[in-house]
Amino acid sequence: MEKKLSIQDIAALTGLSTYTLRYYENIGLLSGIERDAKGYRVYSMEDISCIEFVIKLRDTDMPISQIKEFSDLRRQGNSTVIERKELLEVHQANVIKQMKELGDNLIKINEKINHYKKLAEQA
Amino acid sequence: MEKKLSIQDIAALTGLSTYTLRYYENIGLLSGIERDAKGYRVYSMEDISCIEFVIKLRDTDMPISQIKEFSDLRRQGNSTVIERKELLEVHQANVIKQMKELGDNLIKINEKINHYKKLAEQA
DNA sequence: ATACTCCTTATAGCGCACTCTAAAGCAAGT
DNA sequence: ACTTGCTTTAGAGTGCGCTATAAGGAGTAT
Repeated sequence: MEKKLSIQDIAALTGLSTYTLRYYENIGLLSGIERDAKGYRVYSMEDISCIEFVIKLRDTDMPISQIKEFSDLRRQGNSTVIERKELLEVHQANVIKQMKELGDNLIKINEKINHYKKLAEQA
Repeated sequence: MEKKLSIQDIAALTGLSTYTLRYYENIGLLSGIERDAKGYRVYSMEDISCIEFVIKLRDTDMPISQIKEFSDLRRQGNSTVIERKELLEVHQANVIKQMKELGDNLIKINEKINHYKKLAEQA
């Protein structure tokens, strides 16, 4: 008794537009999505978690080309688990670096705000 | 005895290309940059700190349109200090939010890595 | 039958932030 | 005098990640 979800449903659930959902499928970020008798896309629960993970990769600034690599590995099955792990570990390091750099820049922005506060007090 | 720096020097110092330096000036992110007798750009130390702060804003994903707003305020002088402070405070909140979201996504990526590690061990 | 609504595909267009090219000027070196 | 090497400008082109359009098909409502 699996729920069958339309592209509209998925758009509402994931926050991606229907355009983007088709685009992601076309370029190979998503695959194995069923079609009904009319040729309409039908999404499973597993598809949703797949999409949500793609969104997490994207939101941590993984380029689409690399998300595609990851998706291609997944499509190839269990033999690629180690490769997928390694790909994610590289990305993990990038995200940590990104956060550190954001933190450093945030400090500088804070300093500038404090500088302006002092200037404003003097006036 | 101020050092006078060429666009090449600034490119080397800031990591921006000479293209980007001219582009930033054209669109109003940078202003008040001197010219020598030949019409060549000559950068001051203050220009450098200005450029470096622009880079920090850019690297924290402030859109160029907003960096321009900030630069325009600066050009208007001391009367805009409070406005500049407020603009940066809004951005500060965005950066904090960004870091939080990165952290949340990082946790999910870590979970996936651990999942793959377990799968790999079983095999 | 006709209109409406949802979907499909292929392909074109957009916004952002650069990045490069073309044409020209000036100064030093050979 | 001429080449090299730096600069200038205006404007064209690039890459990414969507976003929109056009043309058409199937199912439901009137």
